[in-house]
Amino acid sequence: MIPRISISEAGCHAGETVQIAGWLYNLRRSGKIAFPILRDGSGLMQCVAVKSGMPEELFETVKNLTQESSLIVTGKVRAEQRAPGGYEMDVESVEVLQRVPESDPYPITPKEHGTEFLMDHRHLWLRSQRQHAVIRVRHEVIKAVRDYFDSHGFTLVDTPIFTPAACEGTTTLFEVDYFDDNKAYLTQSGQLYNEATAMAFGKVYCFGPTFRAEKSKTRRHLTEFWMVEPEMAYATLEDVKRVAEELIVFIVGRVLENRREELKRLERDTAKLEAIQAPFPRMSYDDAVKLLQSKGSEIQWGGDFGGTDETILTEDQQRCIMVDRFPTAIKAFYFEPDPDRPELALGVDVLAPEGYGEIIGGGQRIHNIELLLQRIEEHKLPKEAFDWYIDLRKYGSVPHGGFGMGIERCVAWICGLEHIRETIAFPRMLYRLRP
RNA sequence: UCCUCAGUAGCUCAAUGGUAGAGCAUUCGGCUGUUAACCGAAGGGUUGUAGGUUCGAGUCCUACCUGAGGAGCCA
Repeated sequence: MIPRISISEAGCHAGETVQIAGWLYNLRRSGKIAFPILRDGSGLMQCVAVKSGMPEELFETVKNLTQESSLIVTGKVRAEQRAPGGYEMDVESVEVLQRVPESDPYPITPKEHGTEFLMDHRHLWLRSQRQHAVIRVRHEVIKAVRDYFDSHGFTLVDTPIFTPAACEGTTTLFEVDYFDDNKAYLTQSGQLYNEATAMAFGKVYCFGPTFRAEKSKTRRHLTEFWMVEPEMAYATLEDVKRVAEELIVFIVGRVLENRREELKRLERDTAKLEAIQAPFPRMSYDDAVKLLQSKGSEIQWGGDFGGTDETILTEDQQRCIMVDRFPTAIKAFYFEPDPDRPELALGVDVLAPEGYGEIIGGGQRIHNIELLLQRIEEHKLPKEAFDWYIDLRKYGSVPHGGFGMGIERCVAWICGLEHIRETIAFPRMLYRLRP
């Protein structure tokens, strides 16, 4: 029985005859020698077929293979300097499972393609090397997120996708017409539920998809994205900032540790990632506005940062920066006010460097029931819908806080991508539902 | 929703208002070490759609469709 190996482990099988099951990535050939390059998801393997060294029929089969045909190749692995990856396989036999017909060839060629074409063929685009690198970094980021929280006393408690009301009144919701009594919406944050589970478990996090029906059409937006949200009982704004900082440093460290190859393929300047170390520079909203104004921004105190404002704030920084204490008026109803200056909310945004913008938003939540009721009224929110949320302030209310981190924005930053759409297998955006 | 830009061969792109072209892909031929292989040949088009201006429109004008980037909003 000939062992079946994956290309990534070819180095351990030099000199052995093995089988690789994969797809034809590319084929170069001359009259009497052919170099089919095989991919199997774990890597690329250049194979060699020499006409004089094999039956005529086999050479013809190899010579006429088409891109992305599925095949199982048997052959001997050999160290070879000239081959990409350093190993090469001498073809002994080939089993073609499905041959892509010439009449309808694989659409994504090794040459350049435009965004629209690639997005329309996203189901095939995922087979390319660059996409593998991005998706593997995403995998590493998610694994690091889970490992961080799991090893710091957090319990994973996932929150519902169907929700009866808005978590925050402002953003647009996707309505679901199914439930008899009430309109239901797709979640835009698990936070309110997180506050309930944090009062049950102390430290919790949820991790799942989030839906925002914003008419945002920029390189930083998806309508469906994944967010991790930790929430901690007995936590203050300072605790939230410390965890956010630790988490990011941990994630970046893990990617640098385990995904060097992928970062290299993406031509990411890893020195910029090496610089992501604690402590992150802290800045108050007040100071941020002053700094922005001194650099020519139009921003006024009381306004929110625009995309270019975020870039200006981070352009001189090597690390992520943490901006806190925003005007209450521009923040959601649940933020705890600064006891010294009640017009400020104890919220924090973490901005990634190199213009990648906000990757984390969070803060300390209101724990006083009177204040919460007042805010619900000020924001004209339906009090009945928040009965259970108000209950949390009746039965053992404590200071608490947490944040949300957008996985795709984080991955886009770590990979150095121009657009967030490559960080998820099948992006959902304004005007993009297929494939 | 608004602003800007774009739409020509399967793909990436050319074409002063005057015969619609190249590279890649595909097919055929050549090549025993190729590295997005190379060399030769062939096939491949209602120029996004509908109107308009003009002797003549891929090119100019109007509307619409599709896509891209940005604004507001957000992670």
